[in-house]
Amino acid sequence: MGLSNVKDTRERILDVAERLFAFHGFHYTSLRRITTEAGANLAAVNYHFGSKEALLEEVFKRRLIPLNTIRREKLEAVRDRAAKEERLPRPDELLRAFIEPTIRFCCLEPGSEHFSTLVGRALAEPDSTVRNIFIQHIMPLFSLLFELLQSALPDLDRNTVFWRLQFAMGSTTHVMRMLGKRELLPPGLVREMESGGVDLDILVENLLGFVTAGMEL
Amino acid sequence: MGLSNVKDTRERILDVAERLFAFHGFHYTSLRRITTEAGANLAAVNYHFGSKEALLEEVFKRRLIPLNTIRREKLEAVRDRAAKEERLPRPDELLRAFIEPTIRFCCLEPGSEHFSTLVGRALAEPDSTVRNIFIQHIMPLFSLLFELLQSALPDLDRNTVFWRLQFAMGSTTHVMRMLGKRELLPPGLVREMESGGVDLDILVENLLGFVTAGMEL
DNA sequence: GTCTATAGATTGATAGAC
DNA sequence: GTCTATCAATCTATAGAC
Repeated sequence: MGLSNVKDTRERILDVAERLFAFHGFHYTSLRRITTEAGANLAAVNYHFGSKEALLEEVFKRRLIPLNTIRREKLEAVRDRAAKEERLPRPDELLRAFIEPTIRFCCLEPGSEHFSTLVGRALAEPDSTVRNIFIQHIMPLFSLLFELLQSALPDLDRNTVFWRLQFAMGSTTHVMRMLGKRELLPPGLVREMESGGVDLDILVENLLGFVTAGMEL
Repeated sequence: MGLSNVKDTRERILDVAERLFAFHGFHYTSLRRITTEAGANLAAVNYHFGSKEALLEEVFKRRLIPLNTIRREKLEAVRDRAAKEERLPRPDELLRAFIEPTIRFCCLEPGSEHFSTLVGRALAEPDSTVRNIFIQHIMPLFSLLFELLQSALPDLDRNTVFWRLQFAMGSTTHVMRMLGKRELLPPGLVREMESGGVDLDILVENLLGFVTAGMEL
C-alpha cells in the first residue's frame, strides 16, 4: 500500500481472504465472497494472484515470513545464551520462545487478528494440497525447535521428544482454534469470556506451564 | 447387515463415507465418489439417509454411541471406586478412562480403522454445521469428564481445569489426526514407523503421561 | 430398493472491452 | 487494473421408470 492510507485492492483481498479462510475454511470460502467483501471485482483474484490456491499461499507468506523471523531469533537467542553460559538450553525457555510469539502474533502485528485461527486450522486441513502449503513454510522452524529440544533433553530418545513436541503442538493449535470459536465451552461456564474476552497473558502462561510439565516429565 | 456376510448398501455407504470423510474431509468428498466406491447408485445416499449431512451424522452415531457407552462406564467406574474408597478420584485415572478408549477404539471395534482420524478432525472442521453435529454427540460426555476432573482437583479454579482439559484434548485430537497422516514427520526421522507402524501401546502411554503431568501441575 | 436423467445452483477461471 | 459476460465443471438433490 506504500504511502497511501487506503489499502490497494491486492491488500484488501488478502485481509478479507485471511479472515474468511480462518473462520470458514479454504474450500467453504468462494472467490465471489472474498472479492465482494473486499470491494473488488471477481476477476481481481486471478489478476493479482493467479489462482485461489496462490492467494492462500500469499495469505500465509505475508504473516509467516515475519513471524518465522521472530521465532527463529528467539530460538537462536535461547541457544546462544545457553552456549555462552556453558549449559544446555532448558525445555521451558525453548517452548516459550516458539509458542509465545506464535499465539501472541495477533497482538504484535496489527491487522493479523484472524491469522491465529487460520494457523490453528492449517494442520487439520483435510485437503493435502492446502495443508502442504502451510507445512512447507513451517517445517524449517519446526525442525529447528525439534533439534534444540533434543539437545535440551539428552536423556530422552528421539521418538519420545518427537511425540511430546507433537502433543505440545496439538495443545497449542487447539488453543489457537478456540480463540475464534466457543461451541466447546460447557454450558454455564466461562461466561466471563463473553464479556471481557480471554485474558491472553494468563492463557499463554497456563499453556506454557502445561506443555513444559509434560515435556520435562 | 443382519445374518448375511455381505453388507447391504446402507452399511457399505457408511463404511466408504467414514473413510473418505476422514482422509479428505466432508466438503471435499462428493456423494458421487462415495456411492461409486461403495458400488451403489448416486441416489442411494438420499434414499437411505436423506442428505449428505444426515449421512455424516449417521457415520458419527454408528461409532460414537457404543464408544460413549464405554467411556461413560469407565469414567463412572473411576468415580464409584474412589467413592467406595472414600477418596477423591485422581486426574490420571480419569484421563485414562476417557482418552485410552478414545484412541484405541479403532482396535476394539473392527472396521473402524478410520474413525480415529475422522474424530481427530471433527473439532477442527471449519464448517460450523458439520462441527456442531460432532459436538452435540460428544458434549454430554465431555461435561462429565470436566465435572469429575474438577472434583479431582479441588484446589484449582474452574477456568484452570477447563483450559488444562482443553490442552489435553488438543494433544489427543492432534495424535488422532497424525495416525492417518505423516507429512509432519521431520525428514529422516521415525522411518521405523513406515515399516512397523506406530506402536499404539507406547504412544498411548506417552500421551497419558504428558497430559497427566500438565493436569496435575 | 435401485436405476437414469436432469434440475438447479455454485464454483474457479478466463476472454476481451475499456 | 478493472470491468462484464460467460464457459465449463462440479455439486447436491430429486422426479419418475422399473
